Amino acid sequence: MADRFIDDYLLYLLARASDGASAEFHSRLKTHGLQVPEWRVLAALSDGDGVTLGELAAIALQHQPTMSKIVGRMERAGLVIRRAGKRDRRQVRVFITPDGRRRVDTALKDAKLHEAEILSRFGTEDARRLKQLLRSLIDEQADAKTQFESTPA
Amino acid sequence: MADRFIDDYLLYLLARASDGASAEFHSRLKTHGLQVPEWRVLAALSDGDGVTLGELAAIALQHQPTMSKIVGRMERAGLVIRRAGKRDRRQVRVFITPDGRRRVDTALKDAKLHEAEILSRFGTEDARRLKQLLRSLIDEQADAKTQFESTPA
DNA sequence: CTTTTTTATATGAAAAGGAATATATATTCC
DNA sequence: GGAATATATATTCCTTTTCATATAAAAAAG
Repeated sequence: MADRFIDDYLLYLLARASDGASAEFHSRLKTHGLQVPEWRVLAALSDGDGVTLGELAAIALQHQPTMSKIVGRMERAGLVIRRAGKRDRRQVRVFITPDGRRRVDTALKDAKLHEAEILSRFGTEDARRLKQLLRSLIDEQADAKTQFESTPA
Repeated sequence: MADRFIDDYLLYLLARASDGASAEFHSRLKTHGLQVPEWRVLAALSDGDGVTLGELAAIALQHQPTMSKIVGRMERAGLVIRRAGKRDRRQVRVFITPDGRRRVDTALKDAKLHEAEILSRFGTEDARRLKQLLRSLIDEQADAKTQFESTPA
């Protein structure tokens, strides 16, 4: 665990931190009867209802065809519904159902609790700085992307 | 894009930053004829040869059965070889082949180049702080994990 | 030393994901 | 307005992952 390349490689540190933090929370998700992609979609819809499928894919860091399938499963499970866009009828807007809302609400509380746990054991000030740095890294990525016109996530 | 829950949620910021940074590099990997899991395994082996399959899974943030299959494919592709552990014959140690070494070397150069690009446009000082914070977040995760004896990635 | 339990890896069936493409609607250009 | 082009979502086919469990070796218990 000493001087391996990966231990100072930014992409690996990011992946490891993200993976570790998520794994902690994902085990709790089962308690709420939610799978990981379901959680991500519902969390996105929890404060932006009626989002198009494409936007949803971008928010949840998924490819569009994958999101099509996830939403299909969730619709069958009664967590969301699809409605054709009004102005643009190619679009599909995704809405959370009352049942979906109930389930995500308890999960959201748990997410906030879990985040507070991390922040407290990590240190509130460091956490604030970490979030700030992550946000600016994300912004830089967005800039670089529009400059070179590359592909979405 | 204003005051959504997820935009201040640590786990989402981590996932987004990691996903964005990786996506940038993964498009380059194709140039080297490597798939993402192959790259991760070879990068891990590049400075720690003869690693057991279980260790490899942990390093590459994959489940053990997944790593079994990845290594199987890579062995068929001639990038690595498996050898039974000497002391403990349940273990399988994975070694990189000369061909694997050649391929990962060019990819490694590119990874370092790409990281330098990110760091330069992000700011070297901020990058140093970001890495430091990520490392301590990872360490905290490890501590929390051993305390509660939860499951691996 | 034998039995029981634990640990490391592999495998099989089912589910999920990815790449390419189809379909339907919108937009643009003439 | 009509043809050509662009965009949003769905689907198909194929690969990969996941979950549960099998197998084999080591360690522990007796």
